[in-house]
Amino acid sequence: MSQPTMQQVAERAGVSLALVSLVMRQAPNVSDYRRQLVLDAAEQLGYRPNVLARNLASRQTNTIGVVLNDLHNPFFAEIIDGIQAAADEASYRVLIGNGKRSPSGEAEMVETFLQFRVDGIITAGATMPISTIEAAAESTAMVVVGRASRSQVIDSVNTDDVAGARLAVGSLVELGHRRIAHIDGGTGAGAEERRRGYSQAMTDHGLSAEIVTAGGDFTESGGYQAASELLNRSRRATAIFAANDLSAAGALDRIEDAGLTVPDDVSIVGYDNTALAAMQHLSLTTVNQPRDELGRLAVKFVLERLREERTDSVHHMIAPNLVKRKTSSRLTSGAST
Amino acid sequence: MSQPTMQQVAERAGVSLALVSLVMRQAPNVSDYRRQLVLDAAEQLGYRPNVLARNLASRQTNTIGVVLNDLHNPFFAEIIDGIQAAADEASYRVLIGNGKRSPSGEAEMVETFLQFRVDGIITAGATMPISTIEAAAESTAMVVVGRASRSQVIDSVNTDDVAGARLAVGSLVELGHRRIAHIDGGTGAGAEERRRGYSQAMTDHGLSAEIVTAGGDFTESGGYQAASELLNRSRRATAIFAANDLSAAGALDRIEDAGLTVPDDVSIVGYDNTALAAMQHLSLTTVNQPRDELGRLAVKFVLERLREERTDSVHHMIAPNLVKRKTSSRLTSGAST
DNA sequence: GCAAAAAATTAGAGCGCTCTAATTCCCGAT
DNA sequence: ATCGGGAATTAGAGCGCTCTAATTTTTTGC
Repeated sequence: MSQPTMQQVAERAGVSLALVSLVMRQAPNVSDYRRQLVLDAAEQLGYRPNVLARNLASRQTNTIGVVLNDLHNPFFAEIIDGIQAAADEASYRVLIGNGKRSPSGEAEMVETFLQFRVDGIITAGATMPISTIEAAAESTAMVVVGRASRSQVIDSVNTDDVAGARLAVGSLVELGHRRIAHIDGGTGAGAEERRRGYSQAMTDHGLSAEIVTAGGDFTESGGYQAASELLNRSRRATAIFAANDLSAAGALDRIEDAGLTVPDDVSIVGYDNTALAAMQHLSLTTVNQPRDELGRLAVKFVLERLREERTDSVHHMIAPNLVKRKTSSRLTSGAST
Repeated sequence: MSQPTMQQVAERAGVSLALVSLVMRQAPNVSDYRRQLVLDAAEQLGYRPNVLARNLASRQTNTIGVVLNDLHNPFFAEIIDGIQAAADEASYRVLIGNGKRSPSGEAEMVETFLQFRVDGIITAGATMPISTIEAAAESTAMVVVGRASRSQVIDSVNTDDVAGARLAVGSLVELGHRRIAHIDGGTGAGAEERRRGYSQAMTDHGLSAEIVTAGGDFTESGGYQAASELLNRSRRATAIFAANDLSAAGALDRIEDAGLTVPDDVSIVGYDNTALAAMQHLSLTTVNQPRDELGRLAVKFVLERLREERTDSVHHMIAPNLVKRKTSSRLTSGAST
């Protein structure tokens, strides 16, 4: 399985090793004649550059590593799309590492990428300690997506979850709802901001007396349970804002199990606009995070660091938007208990 | 951002470069005294091995590259779990590349991995030409998951989709159904096998006269449309076997839109056992592919090649199993038209 | 106490490439 | 013809590591 080397290409083309290197790097100042000679020889030999050697010598890999907290979460997959698109444009390659949903898994992947000497690392939804990330930032450009940070050495890109939550609550208020409950996301990423946005929005609309929160954990069953809790209250909520789509789906199940109808009896708004929410079967009204942009910005920040256009850290917030579907509707008189 | 090298560690520890190398590779025959000296020096310097240099010298990367056809497909994410578990056991690292759902995207990722000189490549759900894969197999161990192949140079791991389809149909027959229609997956991966399995099973049960197929394309909307077609027939099917979960969900929507009930009026069985199917809201009866095993086997085959325990190719089929949930039930007398 | 065997350590030659500096080539200007 | 200067090409020194072979140190047997 040994591969042809530049040396062999050079010999076959009858030129120097250095010239082959120049051709491979698309350098200018190579005569068309020689260039063709080299290209032909490489073609015949089936030559393929050895990135390891190239990078060892040039001290850069032209690669960005992306550490995903959880490969299963479609949310991250869509961030990758943006990352990949932006990286392609800058002709950087993207390698993905799976954090296996654990801080140590993430840290291992960061270490692997560091050992591979990637030019930059983007972590999405990282749960590892911020100190681990900062330590890594000493050797490479680091950008964190989907996690609030004030660090001086790493950049971050986030959705403004407080604004997103306000958007959700606002839309329900506009539909006439007043008893709007919240199923929160516990300690999950962004859960706290969404909770805060909910409270703020309720207060702003003069509904602070109606604030009701049930504990969820970003899972379907968590949403189901939280909805149970909510339904058992004497003054039943007419609308529920869930911290993510999955728990919204769980809540919806629970409500229908109780013989109530969505959205006629209870309106539901989720968060994330996952593929799940878009399914006709659910058709969930939800808050959309511009994932593509999230990814693109992350790459932009990495490149800025690499090109040394900037040395101080940047923390960017993107505004989310609401996607109205079928689980939210105007409050009907019959909906209140 | 320049990192400490082995040379620096050696100087600080007061030993030779070679000794540091031995310690880093956990080689035996190093005295505890020196080993500690080296370890301490490395620790103090924050030394991190340079994988590029190491691999250049040792001609191996201890890395397996996984090319995913589509990062968004949760099916692939679960195969990765198996791959990663098996790779961890063998202390190989796993790097993931996204094929962006296109043959050229896949081919590019294969090329990238080849340039990184990974020890082996696993492609999941590849749509690129088999010739591309075979060409890559000349320089590294290649295993294909989720795609039938008879190649002499690459290994493959697959679910027996014919058997899976038979399982689905068989379960419906057992529930008393006779008019069982199929929503197929067009030209998608495994679609043909599932179609064949459906036909075979129907024939085996003496139901060849009841064979009805509607064209789908593995999407929700495709399933919706196909179900429309099926509902318009004079003799309505009492059960539908869809080629994947997504199209099963679409069919379910269409059936409910028509005022019919699942499973009372029509039973539905999907394929893949995705997270979607497991959701309470859908609770889809479906055919499960043992993804974890698929991934583990793929790694096993790569390792066998690397260890040169085997030179001829292997094509492995795994038996799927049926997961009964709420969308399939015994045929009731009222269900037939 | 000494030679031989075993264990520990090291020198040094690569691995396949990039990159700087030096060299050669070629063309127009003198 | 001759020279200057820019373009094209090349030599050669690394990049940070591994690995074989050689050397040095320690242990063992008698």
